[in-house]
Amino acid sequence: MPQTKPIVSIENVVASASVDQKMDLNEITRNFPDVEYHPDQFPGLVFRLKSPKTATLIFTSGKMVCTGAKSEEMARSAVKSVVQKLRKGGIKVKKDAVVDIQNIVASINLGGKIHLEQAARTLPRSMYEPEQFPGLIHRMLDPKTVILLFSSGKLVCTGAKKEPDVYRSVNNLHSLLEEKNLMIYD
Amino acid sequence: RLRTWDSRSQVHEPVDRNFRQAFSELDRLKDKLALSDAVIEKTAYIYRKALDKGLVRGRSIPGLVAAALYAACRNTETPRTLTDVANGINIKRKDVARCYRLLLRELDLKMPVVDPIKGVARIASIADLSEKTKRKALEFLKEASRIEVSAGKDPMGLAAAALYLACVMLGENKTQKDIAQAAGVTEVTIRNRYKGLKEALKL
DNA sequence: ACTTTACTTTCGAAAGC
DNA sequence: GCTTTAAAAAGTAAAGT
Repeated sequence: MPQTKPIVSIENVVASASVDQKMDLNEITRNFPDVEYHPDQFPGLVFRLKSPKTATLIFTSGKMVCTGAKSEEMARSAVKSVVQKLRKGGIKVKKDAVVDIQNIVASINLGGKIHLEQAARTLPRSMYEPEQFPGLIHRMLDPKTVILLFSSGKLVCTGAKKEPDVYRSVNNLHSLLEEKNLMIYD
Repeated sequence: RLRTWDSRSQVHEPVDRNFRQAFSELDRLKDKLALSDAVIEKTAYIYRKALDKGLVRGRSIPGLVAAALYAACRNTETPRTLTDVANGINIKRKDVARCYRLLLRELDLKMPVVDPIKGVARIASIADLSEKTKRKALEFLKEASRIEVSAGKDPMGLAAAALYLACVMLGENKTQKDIAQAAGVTEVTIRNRYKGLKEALKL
């Protein structure tokens, strides 16, 4: 059993969504002065919400990408909120959006320091290049996530599609680090 | 010499053309970066593996040659930075780094962790530092890695700071700027690492 | 020297070059 | 591969006071 309970904080959730109908991005731009739309630069229109603080990309296909939410639920409600605002702003949207969570990013504190160099030698599928980045990059197979490890004992987990996968990844790694005596607790 | 290359150099199939093209690039680098035959040999070996795995498709040959060369340097503990290699072939460091990561992932290469000690000699010779200072810096770095103050830090920044610390301790008059330039890091980095080393080594 | 801003790494989707 | 979005980790860098 791990000696400490990791503190996990979900920092960002990326969700894709679709209202299954063509959208007129120029019309949205006219009705919503705050949106950003530069088709030369990028095909998506940026629709920002103050709360939850998110940015939703809207494409002419009716597909969307919502980023910045702090939870799966928050991402779903952000998309609902965007569709609601579009309707209030005179944009016809027939169906409600179908939302899929695509990625969850979390920061973690294991509560003890990590022997980074030794971890680099013992963890499979890992890369440690301090000349390029201070963290050790580890690819976990199940759940399929990528975890960045820092000597401070803090981590970043990304690639998960479900919140439980974040916790499973962290617990798997935490156990592995303790098994191999790569943790330092004070 | 360069058997990997010579063994097929007579045959004119596309793969060998690619290989020949890639290595005309490498010949220029050998002198520019003062590389040993062993490193060139290893580069050829790694590049051949990448070629066999089809990693070269749609990617820039110079980028992969640079990445294979950097991998060979790392593998043989030859102290050359990513920046050295990138500047040598005149490609962006970021592109070489991306190709290098690709090689590590796809070829399952395991590299030794860079030891800051490997950078001391070069910085010392460019900055014209004494043998005594060099020895002292080596001591500092050994102790630093033992107590893990080096984790996550740029090896060149650590080596530069250790040399600067040794200069201060032994009274060799060298500015942070001199050493920073020789190491290819900023004075700010030397200052930060210097501070960290002094505290960690209780000096 | 100090602060602020910004860039490095990881991830995924979107449409199109 | 690139373009755009957001977010954390810790290190390095550059600019402004």
